[in-house]
Amino acid sequence: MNTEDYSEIFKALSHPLRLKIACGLLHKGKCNVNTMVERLGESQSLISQHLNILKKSGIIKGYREGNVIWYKLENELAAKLLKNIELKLCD
Amino acid sequence: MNTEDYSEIFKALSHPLRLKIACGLLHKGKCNVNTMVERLGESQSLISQHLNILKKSGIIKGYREGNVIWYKLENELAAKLLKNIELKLCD
DNA sequence: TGACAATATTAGAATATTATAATATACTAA
DNA sequence: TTAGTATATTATAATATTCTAATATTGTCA
Repeated sequence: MNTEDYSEIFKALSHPLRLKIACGLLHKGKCNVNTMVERLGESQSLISQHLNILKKSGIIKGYREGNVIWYKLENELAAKLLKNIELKLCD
Repeated sequence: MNTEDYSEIFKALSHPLRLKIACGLLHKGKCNVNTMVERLGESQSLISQHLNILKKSGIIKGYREGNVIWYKLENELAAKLLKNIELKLCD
């Protein structure tokens, strides 16, 4: 990991919606897109686009289970970083 | 602190140069602009602009001592976050 | 005071990010 | 196969970020 790699993790978490998503995944374990859409009150397209950014940065991964895709946090550094943030964010 | 506040801290640290600066301040304690310019090999203007972004986000503060301004990390959350990053970045 | 050193600010072009709207894909069940 | 559900992709306009070059400010010292 070099500086660029580290800063990309920070960048992925630098948007309020992505931070909420990542933080939610940290605490809930997994979540599907529609549930995020409901919980966060944002459009399906927007959630999906931000999920893609988190995915490309290597912070989350999606696992298809039939019709549904479960997203999980899959990055140790991101998890460590998010643990420094107050939990209430994610409820 | 709400989600926007948190994400602003991440955003401030989401640029490689700012990450280097902040990480350097964490480990060296303090630093002035010209030393950063030399160490990081970037223009004075660019360093100064990025310092300003870190300042506005509340991560660092500058203390004038005569002709020189010493910058210090002045944010607990940022310090916590940066401690999750490998030290070698900052040398 | 004037010259110099350290730092900050500004303007502008290039590029990146964001949100919305529309459309596409993948899977399931009847 | 068709309809329906879940998710992804694309295009685009608006906005924000980044870097460079030029200039301004602030403080020191002779």
